[in-house]
Amino acid sequence: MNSPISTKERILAAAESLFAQRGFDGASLRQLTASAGVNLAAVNYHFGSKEKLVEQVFKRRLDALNQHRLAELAKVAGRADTTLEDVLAAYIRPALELSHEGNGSLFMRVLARAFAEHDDTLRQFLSDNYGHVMRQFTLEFARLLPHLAKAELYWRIDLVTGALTHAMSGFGMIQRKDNVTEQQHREQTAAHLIRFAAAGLSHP
Amino acid sequence: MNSPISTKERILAAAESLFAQRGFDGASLRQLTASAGVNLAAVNYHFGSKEKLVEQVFKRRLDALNQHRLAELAKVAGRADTTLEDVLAAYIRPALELSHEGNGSLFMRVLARAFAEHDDTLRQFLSDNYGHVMRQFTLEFARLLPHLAKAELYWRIDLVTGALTHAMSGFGMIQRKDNVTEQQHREQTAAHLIRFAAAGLSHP
DNA sequence: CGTATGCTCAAACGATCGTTTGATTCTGAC
DNA sequence: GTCAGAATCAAACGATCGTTTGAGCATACG
Repeated sequence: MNSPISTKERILAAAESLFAQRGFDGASLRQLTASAGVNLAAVNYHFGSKEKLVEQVFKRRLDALNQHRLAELAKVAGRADTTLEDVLAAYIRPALELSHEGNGSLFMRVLARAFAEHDDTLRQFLSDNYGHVMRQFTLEFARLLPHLAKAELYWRIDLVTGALTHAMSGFGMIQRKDNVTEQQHREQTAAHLIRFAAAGLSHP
Repeated sequence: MNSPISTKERILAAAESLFAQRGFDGASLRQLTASAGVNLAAVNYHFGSKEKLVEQVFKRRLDALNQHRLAELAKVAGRADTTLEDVLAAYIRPALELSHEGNGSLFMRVLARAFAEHDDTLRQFLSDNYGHVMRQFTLEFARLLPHLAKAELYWRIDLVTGALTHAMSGFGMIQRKDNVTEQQHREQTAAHLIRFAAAGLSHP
């Protein structure tokens, strides 16, 4: 390493931003390295290939996000006084906070893109890093919703995931107004998501 | 025209399939024309450019879908005995039926991809063809949920849209089991979606 | 028949892609 | 100071992209 910010990290940051804006195919290595201020060959030197770079972009954020989520879940899992909203908050809030710190807000778009692209190798990679966390949360949801058949619960969690992905990636028409801070908007989003998801999950 | 299936329609069908599989950037005109059994130059001759072809792929399905949705909405809108589930069915069922006829199932994936790609010109195009329908449905939702503030209603409709997009595009983990027909699976999906969305929309 | 028009075709265009090469510079241990 | 290894660089590689061209074929109308 030679600089306050290493070449590798500059590439990762620029990749996250460009992938979010133009997609994985749409963002070329020439745009990427130019925006990162590094040489074109640096990507293949440090990551091996463009595809490996994509995986690293995911891994960097997903590891932190999942760790954060599991830590929040551990605070409430198994307790007698835990509510559905508590578990949903453990799932939702880390994602919204990630999308607030640094320029990690772009990562949620990248994640949503990855869902849209049905690329099998990428989905496999996501399932490996994501499935573990989903299973933990599903177990806790099942504990709090004992009246639901397993198949029914899976259906509802799937639909909740869709709503979360949609909202977190900034797809929707809901945009932050000028008279609310980003912090306030994030709290509003979390509150709406949690109440909406709780109603959808627990309805009779 | 010269054949039972015109060159134009063969291109549109192949484009819908390939765009769903590989994305707009990922699908090349050479793959597309080869899969359609037409000459490479036929796309630019009949549509002008690849971008125009993308728009036509959308327009063909969206026109039919929106017309169908509005027809179903007209049957229940404004009536005293209309339920929230009725309106949701008018919104959801046409989409699920579209995703069942022919190989239109791929179109929902294409649509979800378009949501993920934040391409502004494409989003503008979608808003022009989609916004009109959304406004009609929003009016009816507002009538049936008079206790909700307008901002609150917008939030919830946005989240419902996310769940719908997710489920209709086949993102989720829920897959059709071998012992249920596709028709049954479609009915199950619609039923789950409608109940989930109704709970999320109308919770206190 | 002649010919105008709509369509299809193989071939080529310039541009851009991801990747590789080989030389050059930087860095730290001896 | 020397030298091995890591890192960066300009340049080029072959491949593939969307698009254009101009000749060839078909059908319909006078």
